[in-house]
Amino acid sequence: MKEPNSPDSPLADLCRQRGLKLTGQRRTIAFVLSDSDDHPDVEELYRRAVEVDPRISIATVYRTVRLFEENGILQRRDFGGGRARYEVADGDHGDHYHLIDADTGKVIEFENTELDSLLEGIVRQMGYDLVTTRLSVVGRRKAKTRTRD
Amino acid sequence: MKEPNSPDSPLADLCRQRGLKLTGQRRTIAFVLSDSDDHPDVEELYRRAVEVDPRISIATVYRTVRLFEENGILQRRDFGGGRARYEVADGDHGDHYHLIDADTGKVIEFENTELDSLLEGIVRQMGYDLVTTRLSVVGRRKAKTRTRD
DNA sequence: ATTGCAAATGATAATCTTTCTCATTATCAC
DNA sequence: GTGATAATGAGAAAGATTATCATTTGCAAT
Repeated sequence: MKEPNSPDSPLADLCRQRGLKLTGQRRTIAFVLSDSDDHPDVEELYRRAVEVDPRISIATVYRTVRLFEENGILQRRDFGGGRARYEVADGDHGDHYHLIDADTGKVIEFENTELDSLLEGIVRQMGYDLVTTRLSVVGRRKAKTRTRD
Repeated sequence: MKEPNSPDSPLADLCRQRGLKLTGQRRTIAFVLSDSDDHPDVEELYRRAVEVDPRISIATVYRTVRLFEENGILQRRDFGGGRARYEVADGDHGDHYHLIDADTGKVIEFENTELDSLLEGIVRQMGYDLVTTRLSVVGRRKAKTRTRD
């Protein structure tokens, strides 16, 4: 058993900060998410959560992921493929963006402050405050410059 | 009955250009799409298509929309809400982007050449050729400058 | 620490969107 | 016009997500 003061994951702390009841399952899912630096779908999150606590239900993963999204802890992404994928939400500063390899489907993250401020400016000029940016560029790997064969 | 030389919709022509068999249903769906300047989902497209030709099936709408997407005639969009939405694909020049009102869900289109070239450049620097850009910024209508109440 | 209550969970049914199946029909080249 | 081939319609099936409801749990007040 853990002692009451054992350190929680960053996301579990966020969860508490938002006034959400911190159940064992939420603690587990928060830990799994804090531990992930990719973009898992619910099925994959469930798989990882079960490794930590085998008596967790996939229904709870769906519920928790939705709850976390509503509270700005998670962001839902759609990279095609029919299932939603999730990642920890960015802070207030700069969002990050995704480049998707057209052939392999691989997701590559990138940041760009020039892009941040350009978008910010465009949206402001249209009379809005920017809340979130969802940007994925699909690209195809360039042929090498010295393609001779 | 239409004469064989009756003018087809721009999308129907595109359809023929791509070597796709131009059936009555595809002609209808192409017409409906050419006629739409919003972002209908399949259900909505089906509704509009039935007004033109009542004996069309929703399965065919699903099939056609997928076919058109695979052939670069349509682009699939995800604005949340669980269902895919479609719009006519942009030409080779500049993509267009979407601003989504956080409160109403309303979709506002915009273009920006500076954004076009910035993205192009970023992707190139990462070693890729840009294929498509999927960008939606979620924004909240700014409070008026003279908010006093 | 114990109690009580509101909220969360598990298991599964239900829903919703999209794809598949297969018998029938239509397209297009000849 | 004919025929081979592909497209369609109607409904079943699949896949992802949400709802249901009896049971369990977290947490605040005692």
